[in-house]
Amino acid sequence: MPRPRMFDEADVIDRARRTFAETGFAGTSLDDLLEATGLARQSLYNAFGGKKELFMRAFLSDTASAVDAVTTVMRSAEDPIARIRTKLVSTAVEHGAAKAPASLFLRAAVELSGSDPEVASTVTTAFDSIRADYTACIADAQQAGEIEVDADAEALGTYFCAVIEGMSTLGRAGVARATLLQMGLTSLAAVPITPLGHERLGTEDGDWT
Amino acid sequence: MPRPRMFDEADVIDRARRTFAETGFAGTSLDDLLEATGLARQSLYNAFGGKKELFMRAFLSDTASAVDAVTTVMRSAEDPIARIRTKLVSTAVEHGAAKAPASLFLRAAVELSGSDPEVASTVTTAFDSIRADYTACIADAQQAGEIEVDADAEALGTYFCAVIEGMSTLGRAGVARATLLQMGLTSLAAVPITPLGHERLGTEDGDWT
DNA sequence: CGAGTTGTAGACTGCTTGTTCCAGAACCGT
DNA sequence: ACGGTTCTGGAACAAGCAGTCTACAACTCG
Repeated sequence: MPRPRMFDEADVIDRARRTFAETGFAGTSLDDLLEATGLARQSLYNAFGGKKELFMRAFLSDTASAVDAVTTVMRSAEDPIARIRTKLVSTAVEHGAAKAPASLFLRAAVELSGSDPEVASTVTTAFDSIRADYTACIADAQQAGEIEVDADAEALGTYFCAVIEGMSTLGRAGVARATLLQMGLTSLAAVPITPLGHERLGTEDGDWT
Repeated sequence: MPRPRMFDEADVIDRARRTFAETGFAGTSLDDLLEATGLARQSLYNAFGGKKELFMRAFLSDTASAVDAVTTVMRSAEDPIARIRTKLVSTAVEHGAAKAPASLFLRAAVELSGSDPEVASTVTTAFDSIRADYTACIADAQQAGEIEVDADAEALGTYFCAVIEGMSTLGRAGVARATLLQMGLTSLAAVPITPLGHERLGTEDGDWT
């Protein structure tokens, strides 16, 4: 019976996500959002409730896909160590572009974790999930004999969280792609790789200018 | 001849710095600043020019002291490797507190680097300086025979930038001190320490709850 | 085809924002 | 003590803000 919407909800959320990621929550006005999404004022309020609610939708969506991206790579069919290297490289490539699309997850974590409990708990949950994925991947590598069995898989998992978050932050701050890539590849040296692991990995890095 | 000021300029900047670090540039109103600094409206405009100018003063000051803190540790009399470990540990301790004071440098980098060229270039310059300090420290360690001479000192320097920035970001996002400390200590494993280095470092970590 | 429901568009409302203006108070060197 | 200069505090300002209200348009189902 009702008149059908002239917009796609998922598309609106995605545009809002990009806008919020670019200028932050406090720095984005409702008019900015209307322009970015093409919605009319009232449509936005009918469909989402308000600025904060739309932000949370965008933020949760971005967080979910960020977590998902890690999970997908960490459970792929590649060699366990190669999965982590893939993630490091892709992080450098994504966040090292000249006009790299900002990550709302990172922005919200820095801007709002301190003041908004819901954002804070979402960030914490996402972080735990990502950490577990890395840890599981390291454990896989240990079982495959690619990493020394007496290494602390969980410590390495949390460690890679820090490295990748650091790369994202620095990328946002303007650090070049090649520098980020160097960071990522250097971080792999903290992993005690067995002779078998080295053999399986082969010689690394292509040309990532 | 003129009436003397009733406030200390450096003190005002420091209070402004804390306020901006807590709530960001866009999220901090002039009234917030007046309350935090105790200044009257007109006094703030007379002395600093406006919100943006006061922010830049606070931002530049915070950046300078962040750089300085790194330089001080990296050129201290400690063993080169111990300097880096000290920096890692202190980062974990500072940013891992329950109500850790936020770093304006990090916030500004994430919030404004993308839109404000002056902030961006300041961040870049500071980053290069910090990176150089780490690199020089690694080179020191190589000369002292604590790190393998064929290691890439610059790669390790940039790498520690990423690790420490990642720890800061995650600390801000709510990660616990112990977890940050684990990240920091794990990151040291990426350094190819010589037998002599191991001997000099001795057995590590105290109790950092 | 028409009645009912929902989306849309834009004017509108308080409120907050950053900034300026103005009158008076406080201080210093003479 | 006084004149000149600066600081101070509050009122005033225009612009921008998130959110609301109302009239109209569009679509579906009976």
